[in-house]
Amino acid sequence: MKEYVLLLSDCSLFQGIRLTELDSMLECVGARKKIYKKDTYVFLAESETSYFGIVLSGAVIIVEDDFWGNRNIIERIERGGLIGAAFSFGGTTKLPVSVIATEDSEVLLINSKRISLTCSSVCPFHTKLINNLLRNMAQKNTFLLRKIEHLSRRSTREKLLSYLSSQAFKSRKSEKFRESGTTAVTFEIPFNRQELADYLALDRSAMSSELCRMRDEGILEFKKNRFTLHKA
Amino acid sequence: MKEYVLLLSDCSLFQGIRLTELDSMLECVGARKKIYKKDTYVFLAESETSYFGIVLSGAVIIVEDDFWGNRNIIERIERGGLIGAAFSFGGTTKLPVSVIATEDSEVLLINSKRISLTCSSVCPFHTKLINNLLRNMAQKNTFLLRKIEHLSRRSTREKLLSYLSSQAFKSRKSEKFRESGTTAVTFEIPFNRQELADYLALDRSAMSSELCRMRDEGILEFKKNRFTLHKA
DNA sequence: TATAAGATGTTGTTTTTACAACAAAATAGG
DNA sequence: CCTATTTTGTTGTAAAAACAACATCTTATA
Repeated sequence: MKEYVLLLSDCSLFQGIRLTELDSMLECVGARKKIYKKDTYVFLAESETSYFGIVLSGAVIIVEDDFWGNRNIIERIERGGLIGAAFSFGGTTKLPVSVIATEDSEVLLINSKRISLTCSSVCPFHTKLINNLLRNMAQKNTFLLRKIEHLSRRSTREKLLSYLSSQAFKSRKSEKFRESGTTAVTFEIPFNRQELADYLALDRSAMSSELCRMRDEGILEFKKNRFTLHKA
Repeated sequence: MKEYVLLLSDCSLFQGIRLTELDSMLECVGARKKIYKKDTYVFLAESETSYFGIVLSGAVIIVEDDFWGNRNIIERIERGGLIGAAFSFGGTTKLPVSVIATEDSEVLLINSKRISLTCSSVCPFHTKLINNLLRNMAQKNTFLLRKIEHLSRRSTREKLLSYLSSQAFKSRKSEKFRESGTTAVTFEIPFNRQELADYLALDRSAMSSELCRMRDEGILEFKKNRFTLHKA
């Protein structure tokens, strides 16, 4: 158990919980490590499970098969990420997605019922854990909502500006810029062009053209993944 | 207060809490009912509030309006649903969305601070309530993820099929159809054409054309908001 | 039932985007 | 430093979507 306790202490799920407490907590909620070979299912769509997982090593993909049998890869989750939490705590009886290991992976499985059903007075960490989960879900909701905001814009330019301005705002906030006196904000994005296009559901070349057009119009500047947005 | 306690006992937020307990709990958290006429704002974007709401009757939509008048309908929430919970419990100061009543509606407003501060260990219903909240957040999470899936599709047709097939799945599930022998699924959607276009970030007329084209190709049938999807 | 208001369908035009193919620049590795 | 590889930018064309304007169908109600 000890081997991955350090990794877990970085997870938002266990924020505010001491390493020593964490170990006994894992014991308390009956966490167990399981190994998945490459290309095997961690969770199978339509199956029922009350477990959620934390990826300890390797990586998994979340996939969904639609009405006609087309497969859509929703998300890739790596070391430290939660899988299936929204479903297990959402009381979803049948999983709408499958989770597949894309390489040999280790997953820590936790029964969500052991967390939500156990009386908080028995284990003093349960309250903390559930509050962390609640905050985690709320933050993820806000994150997803922001992505929806970007995706809902009708044009390439609007999508880009929606995304970039939110990133600019985020960096301003973290760098504690003053409101007044800033006519431009510089920040870095975590995507290259193709990834950004995929994130915003755009064509890469069309997006690239639009970026250059906006640069020519003096709206922004960029070099690689470092952008500068101009206010005026 | 008593008048809508019965309604609330149906709400997911108060699931597992007795009627008698619920009444005193509502008193404790200072819940108050407010009536909203059709097309009026329940919450206005950019405003600050520590309240979240429970829809007692009618229905509301969560919207994001941009500068040019494009409206994105993020979600439609009906009787029993929570509004603004992700923000109030996630600690968001300014609302990034507006909430509008789509028909005459009653909303029970509750100050989230009264819940998160008052009942940390004193109130015996606290654990139940937090667990219910967690489940609600998780479900919303799943919902938003699905919407992102729809919006990420590149073409009008793909967006429509993504949305409609998910609705088809949902209805199949609730009607407990057998896997074999079903070549078509009929279901109703909670949107008219304009609302569906707003939901999928599409132009109404273009969407209408695409729907008719798909009907001509035998992919689906529809009349008003009742759709039939064909597998073959 | 007649009428008005709203919802949905249709069509032609303009604008935008996707796509493809390639050029240029940046990067990594020997 | 050179070469191979990846990333980013550019351009023309085909396809798709937005837009506008109007026709048709529904619904509510006076």
